[in-house]
Amino acid sequence: MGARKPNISDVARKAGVSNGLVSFVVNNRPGVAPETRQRILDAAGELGWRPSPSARSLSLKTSFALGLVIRRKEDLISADPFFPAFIAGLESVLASEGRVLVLSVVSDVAAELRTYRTLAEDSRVDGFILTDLQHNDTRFKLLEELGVPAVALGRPGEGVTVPCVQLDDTRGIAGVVEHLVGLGHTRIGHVAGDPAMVHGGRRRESFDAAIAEAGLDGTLVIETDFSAGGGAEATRRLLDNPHPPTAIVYANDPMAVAGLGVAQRRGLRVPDDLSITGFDGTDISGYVFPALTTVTSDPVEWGRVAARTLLAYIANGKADDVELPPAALLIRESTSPPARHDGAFPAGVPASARGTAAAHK
Amino acid sequence: MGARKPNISDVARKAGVSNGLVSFVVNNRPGVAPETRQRILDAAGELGWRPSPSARSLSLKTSFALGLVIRRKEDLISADPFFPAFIAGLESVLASEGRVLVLSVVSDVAAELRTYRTLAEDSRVDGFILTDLQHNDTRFKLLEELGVPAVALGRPGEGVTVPCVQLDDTRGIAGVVEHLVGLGHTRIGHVAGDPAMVHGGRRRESFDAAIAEAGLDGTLVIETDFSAGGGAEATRRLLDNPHPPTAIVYANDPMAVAGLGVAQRRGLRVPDDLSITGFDGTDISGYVFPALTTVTSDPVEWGRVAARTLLAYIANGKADDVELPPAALLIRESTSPPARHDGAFPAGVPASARGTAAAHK
DNA sequence: CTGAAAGCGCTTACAG
DNA sequence: CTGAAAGCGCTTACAG
Repeated sequence: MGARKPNISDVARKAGVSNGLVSFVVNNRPGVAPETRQRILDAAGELGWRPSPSARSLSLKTSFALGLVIRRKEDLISADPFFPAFIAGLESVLASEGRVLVLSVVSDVAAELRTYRTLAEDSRVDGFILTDLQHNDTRFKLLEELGVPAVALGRPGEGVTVPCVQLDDTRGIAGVVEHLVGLGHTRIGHVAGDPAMVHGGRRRESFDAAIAEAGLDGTLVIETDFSAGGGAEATRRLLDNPHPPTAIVYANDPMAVAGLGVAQRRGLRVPDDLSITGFDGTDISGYVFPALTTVTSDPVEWGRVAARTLLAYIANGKADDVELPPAALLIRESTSPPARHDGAFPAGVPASARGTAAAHK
Repeated sequence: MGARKPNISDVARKAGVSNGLVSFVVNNRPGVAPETRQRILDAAGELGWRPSPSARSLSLKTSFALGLVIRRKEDLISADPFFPAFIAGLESVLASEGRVLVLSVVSDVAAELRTYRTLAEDSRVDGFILTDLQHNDTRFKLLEELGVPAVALGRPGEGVTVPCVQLDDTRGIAGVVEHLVGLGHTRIGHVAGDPAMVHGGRRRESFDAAIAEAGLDGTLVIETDFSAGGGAEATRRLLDNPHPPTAIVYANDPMAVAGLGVAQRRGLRVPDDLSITGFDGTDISGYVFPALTTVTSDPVEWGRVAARTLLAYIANGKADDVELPPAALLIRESTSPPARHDGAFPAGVPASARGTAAAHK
């Protein structure tokens, strides 16, 4: 109980060597006789000694921590189911490396930049994982100035040198549009995310491209902030169009769920009167009725790869960009051929009378 | 650029004092002449010096970090919108205290306990915030053994001495039941959370008590793991009852949303054929159709108070328990008087024909 | 009120 | 292959 924690000197004494040698051994440096090495390891094991992170941090000017700072407007703060899974992925590699994750959640840009600066200047983290990339993201300049390594989720713009881990959601959006076109839709709307954000912009561009490819009207696009509320509002505007879409592609699942709510509120049958697709494959998207056709990615794997990439970058001063398997179309119940194309909707018919595909027990 | 970071000696030299004095000043210790004190502060300011956390950590055996470890089964990992807001609350007090949050997300109990132990033994955190309390929670014994402070969210069982910050959700559940009883419901079901968890158990007990109070049948209760999938399954079983409930009280919002999906899939009109209530007041619960009647709490405030309590506990060795304002009933669209009481449901009628209360633009 | 010095627990040239 | 010692940047008795 009261026994003080062993230190490196205790181990050295027990093994009959100097502190330096113990340090060499635990840091896997070459040039230690195998038997000496083993003796030291045994001593450490018996004493239950592990090098103190604080002491190592002071000597090495390294914190053995990685930083993640998330900026969310207050009301959006719980909107994104991406992070818990992503963080679980980060964690799975950090834990085995004896590293730790320092997480910060802030609500405005000023606090965000201040947080990066403080964490870096105080050497509380050895590097950052950058999510929610913006176009002309000010963080890159700051981090370069601070001289701290980072890895970006998604491809930042020109002139940015940090390694990036990206997942091609272009093909997911294209797949969704092809799916809808294949079903016979000719008026397809898009509730886009925040155009200031890289993934918001890219999904929208992918949509535009796929629609142009299909030779369809590409004007049914409304930009939002990625929030459920924004998705609901955009859906209303799209449906208020005198010649409304028969299908809407949403840039994320929460907006699609909210859009579904709006459609149902108006008495539209989904998918008969309006097909809806989400993006991300969040848990809940499979439990609303009808279950949402969506595009799935693997945030846990994304976290793992991001952590590994950042650690490699920190260790070697360089790391290759990584391209994850592209997001995949998951067809469920919320998409079907359009009931009609003239934009005038028939009165709703109860779900029970609809012969839905899903026969749940 | 290349200028090395200033240290305490630079400041001391500039102010013409010893390192010790500088330390006294930045730590607000008494016994330093006011003008000396000011001179030192000025020097530090001009040099842009802040004491190094690593160095302080080594001297003080303190990490200036708080730990939060979240255990979630892989498939539940994105289910809980509580954490981002809660963490934002923690952050708001940690930042101003120069503290940092170390977050760990693990998927099983073994990894969880290992994480607490490692974080504590390596002095990577000064204390923990304990969420998702279990009955007979093994963490308390471990943390006591490790000698590290903690604060619990919710009231742990007997014999546990850590301070706790709790929010009375009993009244929220009671309020929901009273609301439903007031509407004329006599068969009210409950999709409960995990009975092994304190808040799951307590919400269920609150439900039982409120039902008994109303003199109703209390057998329509099914326990789940708090997941959307669990909520869907429980809803099916409840509705399969030969004499099904006309209202279902869910222990959280994701389950309620999933339950809504199940009801709609069966052609039930919500709320006419089945009233539904959620719990937590998550963003999305307001955007499904019909918008869910739910019970709201304030996770951001919860985070703030938890952080303050833990810091006080660490600083003073003791801290008072805190009781937050109770969760409040938020009546929206998913509850109404029961259409009929015999358990035989009429065929669904489209939402558009229903004269819903909410006239969205 | 102030200074000199040891100590926190490591790591790492530098000698042997 | 191994040991002695300085250094990382603070804090804190202990003397004055």
